[in-house]
Amino acid sequence: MAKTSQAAGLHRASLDKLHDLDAALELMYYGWRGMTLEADAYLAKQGLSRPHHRILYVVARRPDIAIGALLEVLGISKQALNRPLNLLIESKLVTSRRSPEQHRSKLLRLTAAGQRIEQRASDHERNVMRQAFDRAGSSSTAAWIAVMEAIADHN
Amino acid sequence: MAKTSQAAGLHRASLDKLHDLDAALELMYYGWRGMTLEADAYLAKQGLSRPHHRILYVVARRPDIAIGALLEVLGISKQALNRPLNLLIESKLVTSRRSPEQHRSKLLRLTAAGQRIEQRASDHERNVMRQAFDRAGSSSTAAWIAVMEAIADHN
DNA sequence: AATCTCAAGTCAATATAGTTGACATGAGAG
DNA sequence: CTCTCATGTCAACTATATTGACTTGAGATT
Repeated sequence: MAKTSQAAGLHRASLDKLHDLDAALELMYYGWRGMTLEADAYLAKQGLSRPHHRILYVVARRPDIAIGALLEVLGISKQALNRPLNLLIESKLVTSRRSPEQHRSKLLRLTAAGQRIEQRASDHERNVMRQAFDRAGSSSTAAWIAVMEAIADHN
Repeated sequence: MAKTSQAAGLHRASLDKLHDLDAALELMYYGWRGMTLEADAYLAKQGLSRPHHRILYVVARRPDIAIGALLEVLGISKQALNRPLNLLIESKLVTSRRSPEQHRSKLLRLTAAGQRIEQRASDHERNVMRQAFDRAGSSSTAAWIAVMEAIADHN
């Protein structure tokens, strides 16, 4: 459960660029790190980590999602989901109840405490993004979105 | 050593947005995935994975880097470096020799085979980026860089 | 020469994050 | 009464990382 994430030698290393786009590769790497660093530190203080956050994030945006649907969204196996989800349920951050009509599936929801933690963790990430967008200006924001969509939807 | 990375339920899940910037968080996530997906598949075919690529990438850009310096750049412990680096040396993708004047340190270099694999893996990533930049246009590229630098250098 | 320091290597234990395979349970549906 | 389906669970395995303790080999210091 990763403790307070120690040194985190986070200074973007200055490497020689062999290709034109090397800087872009490194920006993706350090960008991801920059966005998640504070959120991960916050989560670690709560005894949680990135997979727990992913679960909380999805359940917050799909209340009453069933286990199977959650597995699909997360793209992991049910065995991999098992531990982190059970921890969240035991810590009363997530509730699980059977569907009234479809008794086969379980419906997941965040408790108030779960919502609070999800919101705070995601806030750390959103704050990083907001500050970056503010600094770069609103037209840059639209351009950033266009580029990221092209990357995300590549093939 | 992650085999051929199976289904990869990679369709950007459509989640309700609770906040303005949720889309940006998801774009970072799927952007990282989009950039690394093909490179990871290529690396897996070579029996390698992301940590090996990181080592190859850094050594390619800092020939004759010492182990200690490499550890600093990568931000991991020497025990964590040990396995992947030894695999690369055993597979003759990386050479390690003692420094002529400073016999204490070892200097790392890529072999021709190591350079080839590093280049091909990184090419997969650069291709994704190049296509995205081409689609979005050159002014968008500059804006993307500005935003990513702000994110990476946050605090 | 004897010792101190420093880079690197190694051994062990642990945590986390994921996999596949096999099997159990409980509820609807036929 | 059985079949299917969603869920749950047990086991074994892989990979990536951690910390702590210790060794080795070479240079530098006293």
